Amino acid sequence: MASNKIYQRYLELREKHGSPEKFWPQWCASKKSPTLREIIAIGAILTQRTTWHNADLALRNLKKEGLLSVNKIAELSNLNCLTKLVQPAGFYQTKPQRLFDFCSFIVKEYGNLENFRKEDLEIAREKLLTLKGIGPETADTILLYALDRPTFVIDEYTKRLAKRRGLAGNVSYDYLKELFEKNLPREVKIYQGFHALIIIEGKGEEGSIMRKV
DNA sequence: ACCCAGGTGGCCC
DNA sequence: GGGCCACATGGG
Repeated sequence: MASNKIYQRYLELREKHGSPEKFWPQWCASKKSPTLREIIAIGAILTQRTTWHNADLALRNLKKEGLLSVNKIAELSNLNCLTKLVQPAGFYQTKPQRLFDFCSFIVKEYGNLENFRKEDLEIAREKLLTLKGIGPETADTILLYALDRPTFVIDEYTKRLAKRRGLAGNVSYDYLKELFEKNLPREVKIYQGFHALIIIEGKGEEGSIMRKV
């Protein structure tokens, strides 16, 4: 375990960049609402295929209307109001429905995120994947970052790292996820930190544009 | 004016 | 089970 390329890469990146902090936004997180879990879960959907900056504009719009809340979104009888709020994050015709589907799933099946967090990890992941608009990356992002569950997130940067290091070529999402998990200590903090470092490193490389948030 | 950003579902073969 | 494509915005 300690002498493998993946874990080694983690140690290298941590050496180079330090431990990443404030990877996710927490500008309005509170004990009650919105909780950090809510912000990250909702943010994970908003940030699909867009910059964090744009997702943040949408989060702020939701906050302003008191809709940065799993419960409040689940209660909506009409999603039109979400369209304008979500607009800066792009895909405003699909993201409101995705938010609603996710939020009503949580409320109906578990009541709240804290309860969902107690669900068996594999079952929780499978259930998230049945929702329209939540694919493997978003499901794992919600589980890892919003709910602090040990599941590794695979994104373009991670795939690139695997390819460049000759760890794996064109392999499936799940294969790569298991490869990383097999070669790392099963610790939430390490999964979170490593994935964050992979993105930080990836953004810094040539051909990539460094964006500040 | 073009290109990209912490994806996903639908379609095709 | 992969290979495309549409979806849409803000910023470089």
